[in-house]
Amino acid sequence: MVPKAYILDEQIGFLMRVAGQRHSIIFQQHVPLDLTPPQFSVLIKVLELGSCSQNELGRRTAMDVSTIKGVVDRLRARKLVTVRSDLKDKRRSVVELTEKTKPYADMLRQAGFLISDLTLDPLTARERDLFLKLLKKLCS
Amino acid sequence: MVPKAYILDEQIGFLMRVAGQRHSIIFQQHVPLDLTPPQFSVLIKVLELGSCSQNELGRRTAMDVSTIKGVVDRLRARKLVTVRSDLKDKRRSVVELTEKTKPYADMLRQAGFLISDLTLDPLTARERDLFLKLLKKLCS
DNA sequence: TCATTTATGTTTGTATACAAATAAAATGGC
DNA sequence: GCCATTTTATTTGTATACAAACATAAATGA
Repeated sequence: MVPKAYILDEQIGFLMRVAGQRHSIIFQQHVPLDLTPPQFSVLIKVLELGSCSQNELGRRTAMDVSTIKGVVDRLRARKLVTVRSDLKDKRRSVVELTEKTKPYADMLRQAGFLISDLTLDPLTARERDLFLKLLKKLCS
Repeated sequence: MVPKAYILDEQIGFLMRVAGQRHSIIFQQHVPLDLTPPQFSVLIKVLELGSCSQNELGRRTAMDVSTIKGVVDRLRARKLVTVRSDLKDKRRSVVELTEKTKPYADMLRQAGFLISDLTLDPLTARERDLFLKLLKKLCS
C-alpha cells in the first residue's frame, strides 16, 4: 500500500502563489503611476467612496491596520492622497484623493479591467466565470 | 450607454489575495514547527531531493535569489537545515536537512495534505479538480 | 455619570518578495 | 589556454503582510 506522494507543485497554496506572481508581473506592466497592487486598491476604493477613514479603508481592501498605514503613508508621500483628522471623531484619519490624482480616475479603472483580462487570458470565457465563482468560495 | 463599473472585490487579483489570506491562516494553524509557507516549501523540496543548491532550490520553489537566501538563512538559524559549499562547484551552497528535521518528514507531508484539504473545503470534489486545473493554467 | 468595552491609529519586530548592483566561479567557443 | 558569457550567491533598498503592544477617543451600560 503505497502512500500518495505529496507533490508541492500541485498544492493549492503553491499554485496560488505562482499564479499571483504572474498576475503581479502583468499588473506592473500595465498599471499607471507605478502603483503597487495595494496602492491601486486604495486609490480605487477612495475613488469609489469619495473619502474614507484609514481603518475602514483597510477593511474594505482586506489589509490589516499596520499594512494600510504603510500604504497610505506612501501614497501621501507621493501626494496621491491627503490625510486629515476627522473633526467629528478625533480618532479617525480621513483619506481623500488629491487634485493631482483625480484626472487618473478613468485610466485607473481601464487599467484594472485590462490587467484582469490579461491575467485571465489563458482561460475561455466560460472558464473565467467558473474560476472566479470558485475562487470567491475560497475567500471565506 | 453606461460604462461597466469596476468592482474591486470581483477582480481576480483582489480575490486571489483574499483567498491567499484565508489559506495562510489555515496553514499557520496546522503546520508543524511554526514554519512559514516558504520555509515549508523549502523543507519539502529538500526532503524530496535529498540535497540541493540554494539557487536551484529557489527555482524549484518559485522564489527569487534574495528571497530564497533569506528563507534558507532563517531555517539554518533554527538548525532545520545545514548549508555547506559544494567542493565540485565552489559557487554553490548545498542545502540539506539536519538530523533534527528528518523525523518530521512524514508529519510535514501529512500537514501539507491536511492544509490543502482544508483550504479547498468550500468546494466539492469535482469543483476542486476543476479549480486546480484552471489555476494551473493561470500560472504561466 | 462613570467605569468598562470597543474602535482607531501608531509603533516595533519578523518574514516574505523582488529589483538592481556586485562579486566570484564555471562554461563555452575560439 | 583565453575571453566573453553564464551561473551562483550576496547585498541593499523598497514594499507588503501581519502579530503584538500601546495610546487615545468614542460608545455602551449599569
